[in-house]
Amino acid sequence: MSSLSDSIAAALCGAMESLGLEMTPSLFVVERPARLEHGEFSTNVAMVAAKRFGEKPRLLAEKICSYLNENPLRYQQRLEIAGPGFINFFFEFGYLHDELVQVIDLGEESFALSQVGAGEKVLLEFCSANPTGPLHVGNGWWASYGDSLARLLRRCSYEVSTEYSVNDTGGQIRRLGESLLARRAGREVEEEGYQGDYVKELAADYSGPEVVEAAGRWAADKNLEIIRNSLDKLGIRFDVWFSQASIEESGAVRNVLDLLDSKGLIVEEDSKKIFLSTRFGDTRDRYLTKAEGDFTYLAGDIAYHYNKFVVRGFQRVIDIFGADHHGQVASLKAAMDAIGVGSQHLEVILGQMVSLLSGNDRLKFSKRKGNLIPLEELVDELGPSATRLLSLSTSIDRATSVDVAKVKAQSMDNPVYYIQYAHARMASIERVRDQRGIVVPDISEVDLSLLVHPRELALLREMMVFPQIVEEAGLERAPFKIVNWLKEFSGLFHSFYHDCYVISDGVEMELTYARLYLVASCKIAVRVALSLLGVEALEQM
RNA sequence: GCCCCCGUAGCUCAGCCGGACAGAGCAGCUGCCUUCUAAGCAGUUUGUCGCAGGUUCGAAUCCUGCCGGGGGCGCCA
Repeated sequence: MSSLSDSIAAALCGAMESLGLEMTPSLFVVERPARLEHGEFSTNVAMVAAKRFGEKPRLLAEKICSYLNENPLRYQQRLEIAGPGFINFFFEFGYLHDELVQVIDLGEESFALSQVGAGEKVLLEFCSANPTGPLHVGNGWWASYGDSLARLLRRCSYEVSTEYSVNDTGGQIRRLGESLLARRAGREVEEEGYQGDYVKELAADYSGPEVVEAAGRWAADKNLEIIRNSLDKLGIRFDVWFSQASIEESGAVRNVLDLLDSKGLIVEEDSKKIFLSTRFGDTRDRYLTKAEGDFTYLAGDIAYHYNKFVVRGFQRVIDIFGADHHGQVASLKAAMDAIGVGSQHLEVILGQMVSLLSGNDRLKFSKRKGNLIPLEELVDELGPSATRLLSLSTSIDRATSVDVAKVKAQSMDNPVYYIQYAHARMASIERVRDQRGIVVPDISEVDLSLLVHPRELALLREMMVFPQIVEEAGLERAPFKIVNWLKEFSGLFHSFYHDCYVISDGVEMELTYARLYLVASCKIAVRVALSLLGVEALEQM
């Protein structure tokens, strides 16, 4: 989508060049000022350049303006120099009407489609909760984030594969098996075991042998089924469910250790292998094998990431972990450098802790104690859309607290209804259009210049910004920026809906046509945004 | 001791690759349903942007130090 702000930036570079000063668009900004009095767009180029070339900012601004006045942009009305040296651009509304036509032409498929990803092959791993119990609300929080990020990255032309890593090996599974067998025998589960009631339920169904490993594997499979169902209810489906056991069984761990060894990066101590990760910036060296000869978690993880990058050929790997996995980041990155993959291709996003409140009680998570709120419980009460939007409303690197009781009782605390209601109103207008048999002429026959009401203009301005928001949210891995835009845009639509009737005896048919196109374009934008979040667009409420 | 995240209105949070008087929602108060859905709109109240320095024409935003909260620093996973 050709954006006016890009054209402005280009024109500014041209102006600078005519003054014999070289600037590139990345050095300055062209943005929408917070206040309308400051024009449709504004730039700090004169101030930036002034510093760079030792000129006076306002003087430079004047030179730039006189150039632009001689070589005006389309729809350019006037320029203004303000404050310490801002240049403010005022445009005729025609540029907004042109944008509207573009949105209609592009449609839902192509509007706000960015090319920044350039087809890069990305593996996005998230959720990956151990199959030792059902998902809790915290798991769902980051799962929604991961799923939306995948949608966002695809919109930005990354080639994304989503993956859930199933940790179906090691001590946790053994402990799960022990807990299961204890419950089946009617014993209490020991302190380190899994004490949740779901283990009792599983135990009642288990008819396999009295073998810890077998029981553990069986229970893990059952749990995985439950997890899959919970995610399904949230509309989250993974491209790949990757078994950690398969890595170990294939000998890949052994191979990657050999690789490190061949580079002289492993030393042995009491028959245990140690990876010299401090050579790659880690704070200490790390064990790769345990006393009994088993591989450590890190060894398996390195092999897993070798598989992601080298075996499967992903150019970029994004892992989304809980902040409690912070400690493993440095070692894993060190390993990526060591095996020649390059740690800069591995992005680890740490989701900060979500603490849940219920009234005044702070609920602490512990899967082993079993006193967590199951994700399904929340989804069943709120529905998938509300649950997703709630968790996507805040930045991932911020610890948040959510009052479950409040959210359940008072759904108005959840902005999903505000947003969905805006979409439902758009749909409602179109229903009335059809009921009354209004046939809208082709957009080229419609006089869009009738759209000059402040509410209409505000909608158009905000809609125009959306493609940049998508790109920014993608690059920053920040789906919540889509939510923020959507809240803002929905608010503008509600105001428009209230002040500007689309179909009414008091509205000229020509204006009705123009407004119907405006509504259609808004619907496109909102539907794209909702689809990026995985939130349902309701036709009526 | 070291590492990561955070500290903005009564509450939950935006704004943070420096920009023009600091924002939203909720809560409170006041208006608005004979026209496309009042799950809405309009108005109104609220701030030592944790503290102290520094860089800058300009700092909530960048740097340093402190204070406070959360998470990490296993041969666990």
